[in-house]
Amino acid sequence: MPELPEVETSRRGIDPYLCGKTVLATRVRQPQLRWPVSSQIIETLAGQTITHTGRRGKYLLLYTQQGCVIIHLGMSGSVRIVDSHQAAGKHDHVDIEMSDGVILRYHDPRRFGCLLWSELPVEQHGLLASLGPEPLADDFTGAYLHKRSRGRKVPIKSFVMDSHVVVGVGNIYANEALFMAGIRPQTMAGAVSAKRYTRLVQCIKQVISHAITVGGTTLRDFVGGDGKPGYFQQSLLVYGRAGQPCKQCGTELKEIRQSQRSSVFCPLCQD
DNA sequence: AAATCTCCCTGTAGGC
DNA sequence: TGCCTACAGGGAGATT
Repeated sequence: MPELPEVETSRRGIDPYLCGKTVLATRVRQPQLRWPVSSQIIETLAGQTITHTGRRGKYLLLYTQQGCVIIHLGMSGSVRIVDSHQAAGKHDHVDIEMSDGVILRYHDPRRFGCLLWSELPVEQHGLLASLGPEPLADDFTGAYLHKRSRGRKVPIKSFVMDSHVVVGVGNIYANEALFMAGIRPQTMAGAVSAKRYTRLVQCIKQVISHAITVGGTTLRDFVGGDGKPGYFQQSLLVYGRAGQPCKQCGTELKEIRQSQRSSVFCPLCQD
């Protein structure tokens, strides 16, 4: 499941192959993604030059002079750089081919992702306009979370996973960060102190920046290959470890369901 | 406004 | 071995 670190790693991987290149053709084999890929994007993109790439939360952005391609990888999506000799596989839904033959290939078995065209400024696009701060940015602080959470009865885990509060904290990192901060996922967001939010923000920044570092070394196969990410093999403290002993105290980790998502926590280390 | 529920999709894991 | 079902999850949009 691509979380923010994987999207950022993907962006860095494809960036040098796309910047300054002109789009020759776009091929859409399967338009039925999270939202249908507009057939209009094919003619819109043709002849346009990619000026730079960007990212907002888990949205990957390809800028041109006229607009921006917004790509979301959903939970099974990936992008990689191939050439025209590599046959498209079953779930290779979109190719964006540059005039030098380099192809950006969008792959997404479960089709939870999307690929959209937006006018500039893309920040005003409906999907991006009301997003919260970037987790690694300076404006994401304990004080900010504390202020935003006052009066909120939602569990803290749902709160930090809300992209209107902060972007890019998916289920895995929410579980990990709450463990690191010693906070139970079911704690009401409005009942958590400023001090504990400061700790939680430190943990979120730490786990995400570490994952970007690890992703940079393991998710490197952007040219050719199968583009499969590998960094989920990194040692996780709680996610996916229900029933196993806590790495900190040995207590059996518990699992609960919150908003149709699994939460794993240590009953001793988190309160 | 805030909280909760539903839905999109298919690969994988578990049961028999 | 193979078939069947349950489950996983990001997040927008609908519903309560």
